[in-house]
Amino acid sequence: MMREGVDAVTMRSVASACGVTPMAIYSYYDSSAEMRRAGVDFSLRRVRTPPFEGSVVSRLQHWGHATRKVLRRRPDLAAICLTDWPELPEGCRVMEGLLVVAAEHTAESAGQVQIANTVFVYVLTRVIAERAMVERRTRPNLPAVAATPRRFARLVDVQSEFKRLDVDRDFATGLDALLDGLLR
Amino acid sequence: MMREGVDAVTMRSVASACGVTPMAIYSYYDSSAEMRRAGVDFSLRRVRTPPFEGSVVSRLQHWGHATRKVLRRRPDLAAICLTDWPELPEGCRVMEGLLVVAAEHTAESAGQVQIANTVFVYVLTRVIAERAMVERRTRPNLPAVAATPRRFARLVDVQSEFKRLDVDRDFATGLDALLDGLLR
DNA sequence: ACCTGAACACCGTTCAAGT
DNA sequence: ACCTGAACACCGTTCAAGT
Repeated sequence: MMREGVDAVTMRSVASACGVTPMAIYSYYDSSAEMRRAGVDFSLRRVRTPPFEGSVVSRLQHWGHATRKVLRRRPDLAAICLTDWPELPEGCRVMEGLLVVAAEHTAESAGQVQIANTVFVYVLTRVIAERAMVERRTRPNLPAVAATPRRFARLVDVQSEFKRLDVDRDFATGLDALLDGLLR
Repeated sequence: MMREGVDAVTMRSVASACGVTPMAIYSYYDSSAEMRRAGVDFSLRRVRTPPFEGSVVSRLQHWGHATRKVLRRRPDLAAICLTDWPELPEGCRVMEGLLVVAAEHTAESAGQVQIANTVFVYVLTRVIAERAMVERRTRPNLPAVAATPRRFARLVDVQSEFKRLDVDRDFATGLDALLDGLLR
């Protein structure tokens, strides 16, 4: 079975790593979920706030690319971030940074939240989706299509294209289009 | 702890529901992951293929809204779909449907894949992200901000706006912008 | 082919007890 | 406040055995 990523940090695994009994951890965290969150929060320190110079668009662009780079190798982190950032001090720090930039584009708080949140969610969900695409590449593929190719005419034709998807370019163009629409 | 959604369908839980020993299930599935996938595949039958009438844009739009409606209440399903659709017969069926529509826009298979995949991924990731936002609404919020409000000036200002995010409108405008950029 | 039963190596968490 | 130890209710999976 072999757990990986944050799934590998369990009460029992960190307890034994610390040379301590699992129950000792309850003195510091109320539950395994809270302990895991603390670990994610720590890792999130590698995510920087947007740069201070440049236009709003370019600052958000740079932040997006830089953040993607950091989270790419830990997509499980991105998933937890998506749901739990308000619980995480570092998550709030990142969101604060995005809001500061957004505030330069509009004075309305609703607009600021829409900009900051959309950009944050875009980067996080792209990282999650890209992970899925990359894993798809390395797997033997489409057993259902192999079994009954008649039902999947188009899929048979384009099957190999899925392995060639350019995630870097798609991320960039998607982000550009998003910022364009958001800050029109 | 209380598992929910697909996490609740475990070897042992379905075994006892079937009045059978956990080991009996290994006669049908090689692992718990495969059994879970079969369950997800079954649920996916509620996702329809795009309609046959209308422009390419409107057909993809309709599909997006309809699919979101189905998956909204089962976001855990969306997450598995994102990574495992090629393994799922029903996942392939849905992708085939999208490719058929995309083929009417361009003859190049690379372009077809980009359109079908982007739309599919958009809907799935939005469903996942929306779940996170909705859960955020019901939770007591931002403990880090409450502890040191000085560090989060903008977040303090706009905090309540996060609970007012209009996920329906954001989904629609995001999809429109995406299709616009994709099929320009 | 399909199923059982006992076992192993894991989880999180509670409870009572120690310092 | 911090930690232990035993216990409980879960997981998935292996192995040997039965029909």
